[in-house]
Amino acid sequence: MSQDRVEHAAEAIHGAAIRLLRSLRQVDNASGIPGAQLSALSVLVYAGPKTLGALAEAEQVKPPTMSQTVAQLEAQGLVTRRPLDRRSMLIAVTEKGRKLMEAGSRRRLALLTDALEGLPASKLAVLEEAALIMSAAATRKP
Amino acid sequence: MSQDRVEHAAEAIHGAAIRLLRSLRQVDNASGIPGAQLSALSVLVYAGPKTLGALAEAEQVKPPTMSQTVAQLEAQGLVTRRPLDRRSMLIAVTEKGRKLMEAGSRRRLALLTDALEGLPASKLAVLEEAALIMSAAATRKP
DNA sequence: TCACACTGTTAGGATACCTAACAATATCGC
DNA sequence: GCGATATTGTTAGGTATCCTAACAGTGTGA
Repeated sequence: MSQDRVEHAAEAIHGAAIRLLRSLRQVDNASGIPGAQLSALSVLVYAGPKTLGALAEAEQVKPPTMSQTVAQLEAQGLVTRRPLDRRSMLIAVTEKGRKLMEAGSRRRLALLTDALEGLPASKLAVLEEAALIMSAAATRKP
Repeated sequence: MSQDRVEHAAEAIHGAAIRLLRSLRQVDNASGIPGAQLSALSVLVYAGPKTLGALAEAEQVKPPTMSQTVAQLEAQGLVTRRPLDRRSMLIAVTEKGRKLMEAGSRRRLALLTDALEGLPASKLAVLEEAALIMSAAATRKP
């Protein structure tokens, strides 16, 4: 494969991801819960309770960062911590947390769903395939 | 188009973009220039000199944010400001800035280019198309 | 049992954003 | 011309997200 072609595709995806997330942040600012908190919450909703370390890893973030995020979530009553042994704990989403996550997620995704609304199934398939490739790149070890 | 299908594609792209940018930030931390500065620099390289306001708009950021970013870039000798009239100025990349941007961009994109290396042209086309759709969603007015 | 590994927190700092409030300059209506 | 208004950028102050370094407590295995 031509190196130029690969670089062009990489730049295109890179730029698009940056622009997209900047727009999404504006949605977050306008209303509701911050992005990092929402993201952690959604991991807990979809993957079930996790220890802090596991949650940090799932979010590609260091433990101190997640410690802070969880503290914020707990202060709002969106998650609970249950001791597992005397140093680790299971973090689980509360009912309130689940509802807030669903509302926030819908709002955040509205920007995308609106833009995708009129697209034919073939284009949606293109996006889903691209998402897979992007995720693979993201989880790749350097 | 089925609403479920649209939402699925939206979630897929959303999650992929988040994971991708978190990985890229780790690349930035490891070496080189911070992401926002690199991004602004690359706009100047590809689109030519711009006023601060235009640069802020291109980066989907408010003027005070860009004012700060440009100050950092200028302090490192990566851009110059040339007065246009007595309140506005043209910001242009220097030779040093251009070189640094190219090196940083290559490093940052290496994660993506490595992942894309073995893909056939048809998959690259898929990514490029997805990038267009994502960018359109990002620039859409809410 | 006791050194070492594991899990999470605290402290301190960087980056990247924002809004509000300003200062200075340009422009337009009269 | 000239004053009201619009435009352009900066300063000040604040928030969110992330990091590394250092630490405290808890489990575990030689």
